[in-house]
Amino acid sequence: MTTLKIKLPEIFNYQECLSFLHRGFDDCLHQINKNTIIKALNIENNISLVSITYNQGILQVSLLWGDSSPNHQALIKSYINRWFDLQTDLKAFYDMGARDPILKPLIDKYWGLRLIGIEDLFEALSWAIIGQQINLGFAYKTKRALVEKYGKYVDYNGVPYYLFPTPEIISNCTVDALKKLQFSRNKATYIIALAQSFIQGVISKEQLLASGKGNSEEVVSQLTKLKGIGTWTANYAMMKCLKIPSAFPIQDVGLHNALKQQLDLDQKPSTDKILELSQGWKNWESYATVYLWRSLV
DNA sequence: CGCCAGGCTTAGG
DNA sequence: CCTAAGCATGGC
Repeated sequence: MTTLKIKLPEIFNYQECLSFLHRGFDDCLHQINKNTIIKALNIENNISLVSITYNQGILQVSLLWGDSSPNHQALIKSYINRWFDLQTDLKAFYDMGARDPILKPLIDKYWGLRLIGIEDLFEALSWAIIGQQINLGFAYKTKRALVEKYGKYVDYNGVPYYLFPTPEIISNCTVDALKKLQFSRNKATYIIALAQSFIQGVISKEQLLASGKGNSEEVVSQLTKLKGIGTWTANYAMMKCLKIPSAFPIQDVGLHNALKQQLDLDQKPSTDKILELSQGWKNWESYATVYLWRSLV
Protein backbone atom coordinates (compact mmCIF):
# COMPACT_ATOMS: atom_id res chain seq x y z
CA MET A 1 0.00 0.00 0.00
CA THR A 2 1.19 3.49 -0.84
CA THR A 3 1.98 5.69 2.13
CA LEU A 4 2.74 9.38 1.89
CA LYS A 5 4.43 11.44 4.56
CA ILE A 6 3.44 15.04 5.10
CA LYS A 7 5.72 17.32 7.02
CA LEU A 8 3.98 19.42 9.63
CA PRO A 9 4.52 23.00 10.69
CA GLU A 10 5.90 23.70 14.14
CA ILE A 11 2.56 24.88 15.47
CA PHE A 12 0.36 21.86 15.06
CA ASN A 13 -1.56 19.57 17.39
CA TYR A 14 -3.12 16.51 15.83
CA GLN A 15 -5.42 15.83 18.77
CA GLU A 16 -6.86 19.34 18.52
CA CYS A 17 -7.57 18.86 14.82
CA LEU A 18 -9.16 15.49 15.59
CA SER A 19 -11.28 17.06 18.29
CA PHE A 20 -12.83 19.35 15.70
CA LEU A 21 -13.53 16.52 13.28
CA HIS A 22 -14.97 14.50 16.11
CA ARG A 23 -16.87 17.06 18.16
CA GLY A 24 -19.95 15.08 18.98
CA PHE A 25 -21.62 15.42 15.61
CA ASP A 26 -22.29 12.67 13.17
CA ASP A 27 -20.41 13.80 10.06
CA CYS A 28 -20.92 11.43 7.15
CA LEU A 29 -17.93 12.64 5.11
CA HIS A 30 -15.16 11.19 7.22
CA GLN A 31 -14.77 8.50 9.81
CA ILE A 32 -12.53 8.38 12.85
CA ASN A 33 -11.28 5.28 14.57
CA LYS A 34 -9.10 6.07 17.55
CA ASN A 35 -6.48 8.36 16.01
CA THR A 36 -7.04 7.49 12.39
CA ILE A 37 -9.16 9.49 9.97
CA ILE A 38 -10.59 7.77 6.92
CA LYS A 39 -11.98 9.93 4.14
CA ALA A 40 -12.95 9.58 0.51
CA LEU A 41 -11.57 12.35 -1.73
CA ASN A 42 -12.61 13.61 -5.11
CA ILE A 43 -9.69 15.45 -6.63
CA GLU A 44 -10.25 16.59 -10.20
CA ASN A 45 -12.87 13.88 -10.69
CA ASN A 46 -10.46 11.23 -9.50
CA ILE A 47 -11.84 9.41 -6.47
CA SER A 48 -9.64 7.88 -3.80
CA LEU A 49 -9.84 6.71 -0.21
CA VAL A 50 -7.18 7.65 2.32
CA SER A 51 -6.44 7.02 5.95
CA ILE A 52 -4.58 9.67 7.90
CA THR A 53 -2.70 9.30 11.13
CA TYR A 54 -0.03 11.10 13.10
CA ASN A 55 3.38 9.72 13.89
CA GLN A 56 6.34 11.57 15.35
CA GLY A 57 5.82 14.95 13.84
CA ILE A 58 4.49 13.88 10.46
CA LEU A 59 1.14 12.99 8.98
CA GLN A 60 1.07 9.54 7.44
CA VAL A 61 -1.41 9.24 4.63
CA SER A 62 -2.16 5.77 3.32
CA LEU A 63 -3.86 5.36 0.00
CA LEU A 64 -6.45 2.65 0.68
CA TRP A 65 -8.03 2.80 -2.73
CA GLY A 66 -7.57 4.72 -5.96
CA ASP A 67 -4.99 6.03 -8.38
CA SER A 68 -1.48 5.66 -6.93
CA SER A 69 0.41 7.37 -9.75
CA PRO A 70 3.07 9.87 -8.62
CA ASN A 71 1.03 12.68 -10.08
CA HIS A 72 -2.04 11.78 -8.09
CA GLN A 73 0.01 11.23 -4.94
CA ALA A 74 1.17 14.81 -5.26
CA LEU A 75 -2.42 15.96 -5.64
CA ILE A 76 -3.44 14.09 -2.49
CA LYS A 77 -0.58 15.65 -0.56
CA SER A 78 -1.56 19.10 -1.63
CA TYR A 79 -5.22 18.38 -0.81
CA ILE A 80 -4.32 17.34 2.74
CA ASN A 81 -2.10 20.39 3.10
CA ARG A 82 -5.04 22.62 2.25
CA TRP A 83 -7.58 20.61 4.24
CA PHE A 84 -5.57 21.05 7.45
CA ASP A 85 -4.43 24.53 6.42
CA LEU A 86 -0.80 23.58 6.98
CA GLN A 87 0.65 26.41 4.92
CA THR A 88 -0.60 29.13 7.25
CA ASP A 89 2.00 30.37 9.71
CA LEU A 90 0.09 30.54 12.99
CA LYS A 91 2.90 32.27 14.82
CA ALA A 92 1.65 35.67 13.69
CA PHE A 93 -1.84 34.80 14.93
CA TYR A 94 -0.48 33.66 18.28
CA ASP A 95 1.66 36.78 18.65
CA MET A 96 -1.40 38.92 18.04
CA GLY A 97 -3.55 36.74 20.28
CA ALA A 98 -1.10 36.92 23.15
CA ARG A 99 -2.13 40.54 23.57
CA ASP A 100 -5.85 39.87 23.17
CA PRO A 101 -7.84 39.10 26.31
CA ILE A 102 -10.38 36.95 24.49
CA LEU A 103 -7.98 34.97 22.32
CA LYS A 104 -5.12 34.42 24.74
CA PRO A 105 -6.81 31.79 26.93
CA LEU A 106 -8.20 30.04 23.85
CA ILE A 107 -4.80 29.84 22.20
CA ASP A 108 -3.26 28.46 25.38
CA LYS A 109 -5.99 25.89 25.68
CA TYR A 110 -6.27 24.82 22.04
CA TRP A 111 -2.66 25.29 20.94
CA GLY A 112 -2.05 23.76 17.53
CA LEU A 113 -5.66 23.73 16.35
CA ARG A 114 -5.97 24.50 12.65
CA LEU A 115 -8.80 25.55 10.42
CA ILE A 116 -10.10 22.29 8.99
CA GLY A 117 -11.45 23.19 5.57
CA ILE A 118 -14.10 22.13 3.12
CA GLU A 119 -12.17 22.02 -0.11
CA ASP A 120 -15.07 21.71 -2.52
CA LEU A 121 -16.91 25.01 -2.96
CA PHE A 122 -20.25 23.47 -3.88
CA GLU A 123 -20.06 21.37 -0.74
CA ALA A 124 -19.04 24.32 1.44
CA LEU A 125 -21.89 26.50 0.19
CA SER A 126 -24.47 23.71 0.28
CA TRP A 127 -23.44 22.78 3.80
CA ALA A 128 -23.71 26.38 4.91
CA ILE A 129 -27.17 26.68 3.37
CA ILE A 130 -28.26 23.47 5.06
CA GLY A 131 -27.01 24.83 8.38
CA GLN A 132 -28.84 28.14 8.19
CA GLN A 133 -31.09 28.79 11.16
CA ILE A 134 -31.27 25.21 12.40
CA ASN A 135 -29.42 23.41 15.16
CA LEU A 136 -26.22 21.64 14.17
CA GLY A 137 -27.40 18.18 15.08
CA PHE A 138 -30.30 18.47 12.68
CA ALA A 139 -28.02 20.03 10.06
CA TYR A 140 -25.71 17.01 10.15
CA LYS A 141 -28.70 14.71 9.99
CA THR A 142 -30.01 16.52 6.91
CA LYS A 143 -26.60 16.47 5.26
CA ARG A 144 -26.33 12.74 5.84
CA ALA A 145 -29.71 12.15 4.26
CA LEU A 146 -28.63 14.12 1.17
CA VAL A 147 -25.22 12.47 0.91
CA GLU A 148 -26.51 8.94 1.37
CA LYS A 149 -29.16 9.46 -1.26
CA TYR A 150 -27.16 11.30 -3.92
CA GLY A 151 -23.45 10.90 -3.12
CA LYS A 152 -21.02 8.42 -4.62
CA TYR A 153 -19.08 6.25 -2.23
CA VAL A 154 -16.05 4.01 -2.04
CA ASP A 155 -16.76 0.60 -0.55
CA TYR A 156 -13.86 -0.54 1.61
CA ASN A 157 -14.15 -3.71 3.69
CA GLY A 158 -17.90 -3.51 3.36
CA VAL A 159 -18.13 0.07 4.67
CA PRO A 160 -19.26 2.90 2.37
CA TYR A 161 -17.16 6.08 2.50
CA TYR A 162 -19.22 8.84 0.96
CA LEU A 163 -18.45 11.89 -1.12
CA PHE A 164 -20.65 14.97 -1.18
CA PRO A 165 -22.98 14.89 -4.21
CA THR A 166 -21.84 16.75 -7.30
CA PRO A 167 -23.64 19.74 -8.83
CA GLU A 168 -24.54 17.50 -11.80
CA ILE A 169 -26.64 15.24 -9.57
CA ILE A 170 -28.21 17.91 -7.38
CA SER A 171 -29.10 20.12 -10.33
CA ASN A 172 -31.45 17.38 -11.49
CA CYS A 173 -33.23 16.98 -8.15
CA THR A 174 -36.73 18.27 -7.59
CA VAL A 175 -37.72 20.44 -4.65
CA ASP A 176 -40.12 17.77 -3.47
CA ALA A 177 -37.40 15.11 -3.50
CA LEU A 178 -35.24 17.23 -1.21
CA LYS A 179 -38.22 18.07 1.00
CA LYS A 180 -38.53 14.36 1.72
CA LEU A 181 -35.03 14.65 3.20
CA GLN A 182 -36.36 17.37 5.55
CA PHE A 183 -35.09 20.31 3.54
CA SER A 184 -37.32 23.35 3.75
CA ARG A 185 -38.80 24.43 0.44
CA ASN A 186 -36.51 27.45 0.30
CA LYS A 187 -33.32 25.54 1.05
CA ALA A 188 -34.18 22.90 -1.53
CA THR A 189 -34.73 25.63 -4.12
CA TYR A 190 -31.48 27.37 -3.20
CA ILE A 191 -29.33 24.26 -3.43
CA ILE A 192 -30.76 23.12 -6.75
CA ALA A 193 -30.22 26.58 -8.24
CA LEU A 194 -26.73 26.69 -6.75
CA ALA A 195 -25.89 23.39 -8.44
CA GLN A 196 -27.12 24.79 -11.74
CA SER A 197 -24.96 27.87 -11.28
CA PHE A 198 -21.90 25.65 -10.92
CA ILE A 199 -22.78 23.70 -14.03
CA GLN A 200 -23.37 26.83 -16.06
CA GLY A 201 -20.07 28.23 -14.89
CA VAL A 202 -21.70 31.19 -13.19
CA ILE A 203 -19.63 30.37 -10.13
CA SER A 204 -16.40 28.47 -9.50
CA LYS A 205 -13.75 28.30 -6.82
CA GLU A 206 -11.01 29.26 -9.27
CA GLN A 207 -12.83 32.34 -10.49
CA LEU A 208 -13.62 33.53 -6.95
CA LEU A 209 -10.04 32.96 -5.80
CA ALA A 210 -8.83 34.99 -8.75
CA SER A 211 -11.30 37.84 -8.33
CA GLY A 212 -10.83 37.82 -4.58
CA LYS A 213 -7.12 38.48 -4.51
CA GLY A 214 -6.82 41.05 -1.76
CA ASN A 215 -10.46 41.98 -2.11
CA SER A 216 -12.76 39.92 0.03
CA GLU A 217 -15.63 42.35 -0.42
CA GLU A 218 -15.69 41.52 -4.09
CA VAL A 219 -16.06 37.84 -3.22
CA VAL A 220 -18.91 38.57 -0.80
CA SER A 221 -20.68 40.61 -3.42
CA GLN A 222 -20.34 37.87 -6.04
CA LEU A 223 -21.51 35.14 -3.70
CA THR A 224 -24.47 37.04 -2.29
CA LYS A 225 -25.86 37.53 -5.79
CA LEU A 226 -26.98 33.91 -5.54
CA LYS A 227 -30.33 33.24 -3.87
CA GLY A 228 -29.95 31.74 -0.44
CA ILE A 229 -26.44 33.06 0.08
CA GLY A 230 -26.29 35.98 2.47
CA THR A 231 -23.30 37.50 4.21
CA TRP A 232 -23.06 34.77 6.83
CA THR A 233 -23.01 31.98 4.23
CA ALA A 234 -20.55 33.87 2.02
CA ASN A 235 -18.15 34.45 4.89
CA TYR A 236 -18.48 30.87 6.06
CA ALA A 237 -17.45 29.59 2.62
CA MET A 238 -14.67 32.18 2.33
CA MET A 239 -13.33 30.94 5.61
CA LYS A 240 -13.70 27.18 5.14
CA CYS A 241 -13.05 26.86 1.42
CA LEU A 242 -11.35 29.93 -0.03
CA LYS A 243 -9.23 30.35 3.14
CA ILE A 244 -9.53 34.10 3.16
CA PRO A 245 -8.06 35.04 6.54
CA SER A 246 -10.27 38.10 7.04
CA ALA A 247 -13.49 36.17 6.45
CA PHE A 248 -15.69 36.71 9.47
CA PRO A 249 -19.21 35.27 9.85
CA ILE A 250 -20.12 37.97 12.30
CA GLN A 251 -23.83 37.09 12.48
CA ASP A 252 -23.03 33.55 13.57
CA VAL A 253 -25.02 32.36 16.58
CA GLY A 254 -22.20 30.08 17.68
CA LEU A 255 -19.78 32.99 17.60
CA HIS A 256 -22.23 35.04 19.67
CA ASN A 257 -22.63 32.30 22.23
CA ALA A 258 -18.88 31.73 22.46
CA LEU A 259 -18.24 35.42 23.08
CA LYS A 260 -21.04 35.58 25.62
CA GLN A 261 -19.47 32.66 27.46
CA GLN A 262 -15.88 33.90 27.25
CA LEU A 263 -16.80 37.36 28.46
CA ASP A 264 -19.37 36.15 30.96
CA LEU A 265 -22.05 38.42 29.50
CA ASP A 266 -25.73 38.31 30.42
CA GLN A 267 -26.78 38.49 26.78
CA LYS A 268 -25.31 37.71 23.42
CA PRO A 269 -23.15 40.61 22.17
CA SER A 270 -24.46 43.03 19.54
CA THR A 271 -22.82 43.41 16.15
CA ASP A 272 -21.32 46.73 17.22
CA LYS A 273 -19.89 45.12 20.33
CA ILE A 274 -18.34 42.31 18.28
CA LEU A 275 -16.82 44.78 15.85
CA GLU A 276 -15.31 46.57 18.80
CA LEU A 277 -13.98 43.38 20.40
CA SER A 278 -12.48 42.19 17.12
CA GLN A 279 -10.62 45.41 16.31
CA GLY A 280 -7.25 43.75 16.85
CA TRP A 281 -8.00 40.62 14.85
CA LYS A 282 -7.32 42.13 11.42
CA ASN A 283 -6.67 39.41 8.86
CA TRP A 284 -7.05 36.74 11.52
CA GLU A 285 -10.82 36.97 11.94
CA SER A 286 -11.34 33.52 10.51
CA TYR A 287 -8.88 31.93 12.94
CA ALA A 288 -10.38 33.87 15.84
CA THR A 289 -13.74 32.37 14.84
CA VAL A 290 -12.26 28.87 14.69
CA TYR A 291 -10.88 29.17 18.21
CA LEU A 292 -14.12 30.67 19.55
CA TRP A 293 -16.16 27.87 17.98
CA ARG A 294 -13.77 25.37 19.52
CA SER A 295 -14.57 26.80 22.96
CA LEU A 296 -18.19 25.72 22.59
CA VAL A 297 -17.03 22.09 22.90
C1' DC B 1 -46.56 25.07 23.84
C1' DG B 2 -42.54 28.13 23.52
C1' DC B 3 -37.96 29.17 22.47
C1' DC B 4 -33.88 28.35 20.01
C1' DA B 5 -31.03 26.97 16.09
C1' DG B 6 -23.57 27.97 12.65
C1' DG B 7 -30.07 33.05 8.33
C1' DC B 8 -32.30 34.66 4.05
C1' DT B 9 -35.63 37.22 1.28
C1' DT B 10 -38.73 40.72 0.61
C1' DA B 11 -41.26 44.91 1.59
C1' DG B 12 -41.08 49.48 3.06
C1' DG B 13 -38.76 53.34 4.45
C1' DC C 1 -28.37 51.94 2.90
C1' DC C 2 -31.22 50.22 7.18
C1' DT C 3 -35.08 47.85 9.76
C1' DA C 4 -38.97 44.74 10.45
C1' DA C 5 -41.62 40.96 9.28
C1' DG C 6 -42.36 36.51 7.36
C1' DC C 7 -40.54 32.20 6.43
C1' DA C 8 -39.40 26.86 6.94
C1' DT C 9 -37.93 22.86 9.58
C1' DG C 10 -36.86 20.39 13.81
C1' DG C 11 -34.73 19.71 18.71
C1' DC C 12 -35.55 20.04 23.41
